[in-house]
Amino acid sequence: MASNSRVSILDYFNIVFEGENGKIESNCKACGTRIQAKRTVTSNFVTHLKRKHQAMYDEFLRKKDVKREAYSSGAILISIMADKKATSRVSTGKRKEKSAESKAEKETEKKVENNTESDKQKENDKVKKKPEPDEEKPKGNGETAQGAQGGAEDGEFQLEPIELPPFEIIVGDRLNPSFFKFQFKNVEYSSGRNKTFLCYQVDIKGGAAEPDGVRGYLEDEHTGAHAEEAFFQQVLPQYDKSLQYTVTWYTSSSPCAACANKLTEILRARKTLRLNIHCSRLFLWEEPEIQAGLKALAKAGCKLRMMRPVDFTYVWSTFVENEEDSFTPWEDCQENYEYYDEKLTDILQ
DNA sequence: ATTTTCAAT
Ligand SMILES: [Zn+2]
Repeated sequence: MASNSRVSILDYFNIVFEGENGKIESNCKACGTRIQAKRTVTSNFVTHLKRKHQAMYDEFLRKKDVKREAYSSGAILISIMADKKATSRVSTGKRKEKSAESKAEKETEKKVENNTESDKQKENDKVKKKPEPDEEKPKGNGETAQGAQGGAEDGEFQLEPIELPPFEIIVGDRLNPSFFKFQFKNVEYSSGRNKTFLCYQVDIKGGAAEPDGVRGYLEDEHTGAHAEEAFFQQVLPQYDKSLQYTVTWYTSSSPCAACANKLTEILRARKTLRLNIHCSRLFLWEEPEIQAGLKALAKAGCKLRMMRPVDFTYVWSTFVENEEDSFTPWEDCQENYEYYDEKLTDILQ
């Protein structure tokens, strides 16, 4: 009942993951900042809004007041009860439709190999869309149903399961700008990313290869194969020892131990293949297995580097659907690079 | 203010 009287602060956040015990990982819809909290203790969300987005915070307070007013009125409560079936049906229908829609968009994005970038842009716009202040209609059923989500009086209002990403390797020409900005940000920990992006450039000499080489990106989504392995399964499965390969990657994360070992094996088997990996972040760099894996990988001839600010700019212009927008690396990009570079140097020496 | 690491049907 207490949760029923609370306006949904979560309207301002994209839930990335919700575990048992109500633990929530989310990104602020306005700035993308990762916020962690519990469903029952949402002060982190409120505090973030208050400190970073004053206008949204004010809107939130206004909505909350309207909500309390509504719920304190017995008459309205009764009307909500009377309409409950219809309301919940409509609202879950709406949500289903929404999730089906976004699923469909994901589908198209998966199938898009090199066309219709406008769809991606549409999705991008949708992500950025802010909640509409439509509390002008106190009888508004959508609003009521939203506020009641999580109430779970009889299961009618239970939150839908978090929509999970597809189980496929996503391949594309250029990646979504907001994905790039979030996924490639060289913060210390990659929480909330839950996947790895890999931008690749392949140049092959000695054969009838395309003069400009091949480039694109991979995005792994818990397919069993990580992006690094998927690259050699999907992009460059074949090998001709009479050719010389130069493969350059820009990855959001350094390889895990298993991938590092697989890459080491591949480099040992493909003597004429040069692999350069530039990573935004180091993954679990304190783990001995990771350190050993990276070391072996470097010893097998792989050039391993952390991405510098200039590399982020290069990826933006080369691998991101940038629509001619310029890109300015975030404030602490250089600082974070130095932080990571020091750790990588330690590992590889 | 601090937390935080390529998720699981
Ligand atoms: Zn891996």
